Amino acid sequence: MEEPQSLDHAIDPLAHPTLADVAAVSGVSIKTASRVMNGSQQVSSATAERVKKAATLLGYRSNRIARELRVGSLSNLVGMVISDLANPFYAGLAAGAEERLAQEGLDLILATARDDGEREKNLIESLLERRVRGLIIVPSGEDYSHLHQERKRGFSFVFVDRPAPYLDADSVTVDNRGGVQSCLDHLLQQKCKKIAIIADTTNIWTASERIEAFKQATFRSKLDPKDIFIITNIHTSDEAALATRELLADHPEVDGIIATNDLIAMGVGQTTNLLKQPVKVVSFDLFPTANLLNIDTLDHDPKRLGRLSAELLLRRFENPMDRNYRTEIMKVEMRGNEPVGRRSS
Amino acid sequence: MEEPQSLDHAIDPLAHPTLADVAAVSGVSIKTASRVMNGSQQVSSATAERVKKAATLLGYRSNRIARELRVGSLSNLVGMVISDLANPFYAGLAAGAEERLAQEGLDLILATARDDGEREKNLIESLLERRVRGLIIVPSGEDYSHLHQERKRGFSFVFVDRPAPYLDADSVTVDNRGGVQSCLDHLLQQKCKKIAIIADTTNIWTASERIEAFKQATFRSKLDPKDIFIITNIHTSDEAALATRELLADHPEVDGIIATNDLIAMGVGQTTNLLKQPVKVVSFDLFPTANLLNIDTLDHDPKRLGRLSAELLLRRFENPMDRNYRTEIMKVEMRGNEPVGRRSS
DNA sequence: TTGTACGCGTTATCAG
DNA sequence: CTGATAACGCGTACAA
Repeated sequence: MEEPQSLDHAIDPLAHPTLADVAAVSGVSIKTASRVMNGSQQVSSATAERVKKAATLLGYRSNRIARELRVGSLSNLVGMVISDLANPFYAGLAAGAEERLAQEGLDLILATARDDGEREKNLIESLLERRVRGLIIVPSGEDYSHLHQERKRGFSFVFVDRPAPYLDADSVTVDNRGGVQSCLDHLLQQKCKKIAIIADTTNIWTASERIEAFKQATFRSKLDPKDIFIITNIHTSDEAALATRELLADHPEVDGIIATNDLIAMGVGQTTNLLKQPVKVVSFDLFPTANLLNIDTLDHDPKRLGRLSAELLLRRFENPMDRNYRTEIMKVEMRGNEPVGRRSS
Repeated sequence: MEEPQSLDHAIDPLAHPTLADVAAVSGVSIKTASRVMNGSQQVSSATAERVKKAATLLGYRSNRIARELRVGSLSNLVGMVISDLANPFYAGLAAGAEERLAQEGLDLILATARDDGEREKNLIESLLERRVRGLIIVPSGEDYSHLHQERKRGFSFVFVDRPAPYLDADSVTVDNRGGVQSCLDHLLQQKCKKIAIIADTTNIWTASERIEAFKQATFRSKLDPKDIFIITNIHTSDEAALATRELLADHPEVDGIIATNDLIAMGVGQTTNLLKQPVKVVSFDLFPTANLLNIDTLDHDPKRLGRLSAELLLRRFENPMDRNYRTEIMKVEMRGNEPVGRRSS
């Protein structure tokens, strides 16, 4: 306390003590204090002790921001932009990525775009200003050409679940075609004859992919167009439940339904389980209570997808300038039902 | 390109262009470039144009890290430590907090402690080193006295779902007592006579609180101890399903079950729905498919809890040195069933 | 073993 | 209107 330098910190307690404060209190130079804090051997144990004592006294904690600025090292922060964290699919995606990144000592900064392309653009901008190490994005926007310069400079982007329009970059998507084919095959194996697909709006990329796949797959299987039903524009479980009720009322002959995502599947399951009509339901997405609702699903685990995206990012870090962008497609298959997670709040 | 200053950036494309680069290219001083980028009026529109052109040419983006270091402004990053992001409860918690913080322009950096106190301590340390603005923590550890100095200095902590042992700090918890009482009342109203509670291990604070509340509530309601059943140590849905099966086999007279969290409720519901035994189930936690499983729940919405914790943190920011720590207790009540979320992947 | 200069990218101060 | 210079907190290079 005999040093004027630390006075300002005494005035503003919110400011953390700096190396200068520690040095002042222990009566050494800043550099010596720095050496001690970094565990350098080049300092006498006597002064080292004094410095350490001062540090704990003041509650000193090194400022990683300043350190990184000085060293010029890359941040260990990875940004991730999803549309909604409360949605189990995106939460699982984030969980998978976070887990994998944590193994490499990387931290995740998460932002939600709420399916708003403009908001997403601002979020990405903000993350870039923060000089994150890389970015994992579930695209909400329609044009990513504005990121072209960053990409060319060697900044690492990975796009998940949907590709990024107008930008060459790494991406991980799901095998929507193969997945829908599996769903259909699964229903056909169970002797379903009249099959419906219930999906979100077609301006969502995955939805339109899956609908398209359904059309092609049913054609290949030589199903009569009169025996297939395509319902779109379903956003919520409630809408799905209602749509299913109407569908089965109008067409009681329907005996198989493909739900293109988890929320839709929950709604479909609600209706089919109540009506007790003999209709098989399969879900494109994996979700915890599927087996309770007698719904078979693909092994489309969002956590796995998240992990894959993290791994793609890590590989990109190794070779940032490589102009050979990878487009990984995660295979999905029908599976048995699985235990749900663990919780301990 | 006529300036040697930008040479190093030409060599290492990963490095972002700096103000110096922009200044060099546009032939002005760094400060003038800075003025332009910050929209200062104190500069002739002619040079402003030149600078702007150079900036877009180089793809300049201001470095927020350096700026904050210089200005000494607080970071707009808030750290959050939960135990598992793949768990819908914690994901909802994070979603609620993120949403509220985003309204204030604050970003969330998320880390998962995996119920490991040691790991959690490291995560907190790391976030502190990064000089986050504040910290929202779902405690996994057993002693937070090591944060005392930070707290005294005016650093903002908020603890959620459980209080922080050995640390005076703001916290938001759930009214576990009242909630369990509501669950019990709900079952009694439906003429249940023999009631069981199925819970996690008692060394989890919320679990032990809820079990304790159950004991007291059943005592107050003058239930014969022989008519109540307490099952603990249940971590997963599968364990819950199994435990329920065993319970109902040994004690077919049981006609009411309280599940102390969402995962347990899913497992209980699986069994009771299959067995078709006349047993009412209530869940302490709210979760999407509860109504499909004929489970009534409290309105214990993790998103609401997350929002509350963010708001408490924001209030703490206003008055960091206030030694009057708030202990908010979120009331929970029985409720009708609600639509589940929206998804569009 | 310890200290002095200097720089990371930015902004504030104060001069020109 | 514009530009040197110093500073934020820290680490590297080189002396002492």
